[in-house]
Amino acid sequence: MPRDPSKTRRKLIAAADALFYNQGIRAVGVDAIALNAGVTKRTLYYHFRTKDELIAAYLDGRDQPTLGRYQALIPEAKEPAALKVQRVFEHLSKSCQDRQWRGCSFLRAAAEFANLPGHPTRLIAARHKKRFESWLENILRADGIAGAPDLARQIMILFDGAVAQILIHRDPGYASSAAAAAASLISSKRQKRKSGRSAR
Amino acid sequence: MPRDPSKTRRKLIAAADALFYNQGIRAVGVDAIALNAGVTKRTLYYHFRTKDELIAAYLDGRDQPTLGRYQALIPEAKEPAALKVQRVFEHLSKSCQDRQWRGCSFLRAAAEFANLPGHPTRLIAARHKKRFESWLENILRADGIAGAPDLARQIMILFDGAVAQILIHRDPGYASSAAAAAASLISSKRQKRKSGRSAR
DNA sequence: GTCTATATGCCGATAGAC
DNA sequence: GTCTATCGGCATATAGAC
Repeated sequence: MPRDPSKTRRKLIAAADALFYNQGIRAVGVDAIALNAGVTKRTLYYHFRTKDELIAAYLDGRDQPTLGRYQALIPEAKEPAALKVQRVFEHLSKSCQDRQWRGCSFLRAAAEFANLPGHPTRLIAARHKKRFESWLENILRADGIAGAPDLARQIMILFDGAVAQILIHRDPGYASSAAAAAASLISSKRQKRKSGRSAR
Repeated sequence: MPRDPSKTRRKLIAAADALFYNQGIRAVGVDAIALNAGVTKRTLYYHFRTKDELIAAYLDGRDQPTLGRYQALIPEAKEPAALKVQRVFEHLSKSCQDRQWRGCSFLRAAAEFANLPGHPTRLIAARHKKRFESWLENILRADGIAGAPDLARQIMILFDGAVAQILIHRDPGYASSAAAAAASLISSKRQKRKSGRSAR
């Protein structure tokens, strides 16, 4: 009946997204997803060959929007990298206080499928984290910071580490601690700027 | 037939440990655990009222040994804290290269039960991480480092962040990056030592 | 493309014998 | 304390009608 053949598909992914992110992937059955999408299980299996395929579509659908929310925080190009990175941690600090926050969907998916290195989910999760790290690296390089790749890795570690601690303790304070650590690491590196008049 | 009534219980926990850590908690059924322990499901339910109770026993059984392995790395009290912390990250770097390594059981359990804040698993995971953080704090304070609580939190964040990244990318290099970041943070703090002749 | 109905097996948990 | 046997339900996935 619907004119757009992909509308049902999108509804299924939306239902899967809500349930998977809230409860975990293995904890949710296809019955619940079909019910939540307002279709039958048979229709779900018309649009997705297996549950794994739906899982992959769920995670893939989160890749760009997740990174995009962080990219939207820092539209200006001329700010110091340190300030931009602080905004990233501030955003984490706010969003983790949402009652619906359940940590990082990519990390949680990788944790659920820790024994399946070739699972589609693992590839999507790894790709997403690499994209995030590369984005951080670009921010640092745009500010002429030496050793941007190493520093981007360390900030990435601080970010996911903070997410993990907040998930465990339900304490947003870990976002501030991570932010302070990132600021300290960046200011250490700034003393070794490649080019730049203010190399202290 | 066995004289020690708790022997079966221990076998069940050992079987659960191997399966839960390797595959994830929700991915493993009680049938598989009973089979692996060499008893029937009915016996499992004689020793544990529910699967949740077995899960709790599994995680609880990992608490002290996990922390103990790190404590065993640094028996001497007179070393600089920075060196002790490096040993912690070096141990991670080595152990994560084991083919059976699947990241942190506590973090993965918390991720699986992200929507159940009151679940026994969550309490045990939070308690373990707090113990680890307190242990780090003691190491720092023993070396007279100012702001030990904040710094211990940051090292904790770096540690779990590295674990997360390694789990996702299967790249032990993140342990080295985290170690370097920790060293940098500690050396920044050392310039503000409480007491100490070498306060620069 | 979506439906009703079903296949097949595993899920956590239990009854009752010994 | 451990067994055999089984409960009702839910898991992923499919057959075939419309």
